[in-house]
Amino acid sequence: MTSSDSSHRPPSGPKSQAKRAALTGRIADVMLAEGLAGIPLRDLAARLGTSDRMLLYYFEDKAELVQAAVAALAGRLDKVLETSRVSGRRPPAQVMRDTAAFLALPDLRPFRAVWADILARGGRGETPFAAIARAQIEGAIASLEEQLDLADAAERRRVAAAILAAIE
Amino acid sequence: MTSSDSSHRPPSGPKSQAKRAALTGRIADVMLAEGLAGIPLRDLAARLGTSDRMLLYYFEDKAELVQAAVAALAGRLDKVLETSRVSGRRPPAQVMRDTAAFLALPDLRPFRAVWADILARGGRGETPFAAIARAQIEGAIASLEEQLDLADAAERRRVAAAILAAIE
DNA sequence: TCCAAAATGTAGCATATGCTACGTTTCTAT
DNA sequence: ATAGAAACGTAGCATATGCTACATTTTGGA
Repeated sequence: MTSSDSSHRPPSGPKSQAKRAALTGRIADVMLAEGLAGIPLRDLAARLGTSDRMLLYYFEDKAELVQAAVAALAGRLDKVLETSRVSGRRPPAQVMRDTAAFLALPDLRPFRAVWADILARGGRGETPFAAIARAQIEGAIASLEEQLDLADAAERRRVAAAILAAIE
Repeated sequence: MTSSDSSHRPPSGPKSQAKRAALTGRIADVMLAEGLAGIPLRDLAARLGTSDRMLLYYFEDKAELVQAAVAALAGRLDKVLETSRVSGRRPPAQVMRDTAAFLALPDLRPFRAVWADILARGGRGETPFAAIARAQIEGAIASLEEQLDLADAAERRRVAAAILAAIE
């Protein structure tokens, strides 16, 4: 009795991990549907049929929750990317066209909204979005680098960053 | 003494109107620079070297303040549009290309950010952004309608809305 | 000069929100 | 069956934020 929960560190058992993962997915769903990252924990919990108390039971704090949800979204995006990926290294202009075309897909509309929201908040220094934005940008650049047929690594990185900036 | 301000209706004198307009412009500047519409009144006031008390002295409430600032931004955009406007009515595809090219101008980047923010918040039902978003969309459609060389008015409106949706 | 209106400061209220303390119930392993 | 862990509820705190009440200072016209 009185396990003194204290609501600190989230549970670490495998069962809990699974529930946490399921929750993360549903949170990601809400983010895609409602396009918001600044939603109050109480509202978010209500949509999920639970309580803010439970969200903070499975996640350390709101920042970690958002990070997990965004990571889940990034994972989904990667999966779509896998299937529609043009394989092999190509010249910069080609990579840029392909990427722009991919991001223009109607299915990705909600992703774009969330991505834009994160970048906006991150650019404004809001925690935890600054860190998330950096990570997302880093990942995007890495993905672009892999597709470029440039010999010099530094050059690859420069061009990848340029492509990303142009597309944004 | 004790003018019983009560902080309700903003002042209506011509001097006050001028000061209010100047304030509105500076608020619009902050929005362009920081790209935010959800900034707390205290923070916004601090950036302007005044107090939240003063903002609510010149504006009825935060909603009106935001509306005024967005209106100011829309006015600036219109001015840019005037100078770079392609005159006369053109076929839909042409209008769409022109509009897309115009919106892609690098100078308009901050405007796009604010516009996107407003649409996102409006789509989510947040006040006062829902109303502002509707007004902005209405204005954009009207502007597009004027440039279309279609005879039927209903058809013009339909096509204008379609162009806007495609560009968004 | 004098006074009313405009402008501004200070303090605080009501609500929202992230988070915590503390309790009870439910499950699970022995 | 029972003890301990896990899961969950309830209440509340601390802070942030929009906004108001009240007081004071500043200003412009008579």
